Amino acid sequence: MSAKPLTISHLAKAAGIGVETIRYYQRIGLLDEPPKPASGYRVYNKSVVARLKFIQRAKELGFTLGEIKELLSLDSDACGQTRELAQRKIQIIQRKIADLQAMATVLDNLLTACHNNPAHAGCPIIDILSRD
Amino acid sequence: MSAKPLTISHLAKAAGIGVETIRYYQRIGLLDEPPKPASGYRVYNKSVVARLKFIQRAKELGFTLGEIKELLSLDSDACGQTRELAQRKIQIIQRKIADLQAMATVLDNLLTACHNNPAHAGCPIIDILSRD
DNA sequence: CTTGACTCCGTACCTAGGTACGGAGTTTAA
DNA sequence: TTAAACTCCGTACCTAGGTACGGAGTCAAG
Repeated sequence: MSAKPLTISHLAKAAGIGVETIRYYQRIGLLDEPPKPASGYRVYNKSVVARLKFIQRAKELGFTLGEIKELLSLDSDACGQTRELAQRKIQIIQRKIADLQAMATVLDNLLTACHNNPAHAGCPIIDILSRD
Repeated sequence: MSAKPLTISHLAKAAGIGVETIRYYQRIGLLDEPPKPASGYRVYNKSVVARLKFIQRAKELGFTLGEIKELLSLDSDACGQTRELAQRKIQIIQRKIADLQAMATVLDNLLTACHNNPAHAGCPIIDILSRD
């Protein structure tokens, strides 16, 4: 059944991104380049698909590629050195969750209010995220 | 006590952003320009401070300026037209919350594992956000 | 053993989201 | 009443994060 090798375009398709994006991530050090097999095409490990999907999701959550690199470094490093970083990341994440939760609540209230009173004027979604 | 007028630089300072950024938001229609008072400086309403803080926070949560404009349009529009939009936004937000919660859990586990076993190799943070 | 699809690598180009600059007018505090 | 500080507006420039292009090499199906 000789599974076909995971070349860059298959990797890109599997991860749902472009080939050029993968190369870009390699250039900025977010992704390792597999060794080039003496006159041939590079072959990727299946685990890279998950790494790329993680990167896409983390981007949607407002993390920069630099921050994502840090998050990924937490995944497999010796822990002693990264305890502090992990703790800081957790705090940032908790705040993001609280903000999103507040936004969802306001939107939910908005829907309820509309349902009860179609002439209702709107809810102060701004107030939630403008606190310091 | 003639409170000093909220000119653009005071607004910027109050919101913690730059004057040029405010002008940029006006250019792209994210923020209204107050009327220019016949040969003088524009004066802003205090409520604009909250709007600007909202924008900053929403950016950190991974929303683009275009999406933020939509979110803000939900705040004061007649509700009938925006019900569907609000529902879509809530779904997006709930997914972001779930993703962040999963990340926080993994980082927490990482800290616990480190505490119990300093030689531990790491946790699969990637797995959480690489699901489809 | 060739032809079409793919890869490699370097470089150029693009959009979003600002940031800086400069000249002309305005305001305000000494 | 003038000098410093601010505003206005237009235009130019910048970074992050890609996206496109082109030439030369490689692989694989017919």
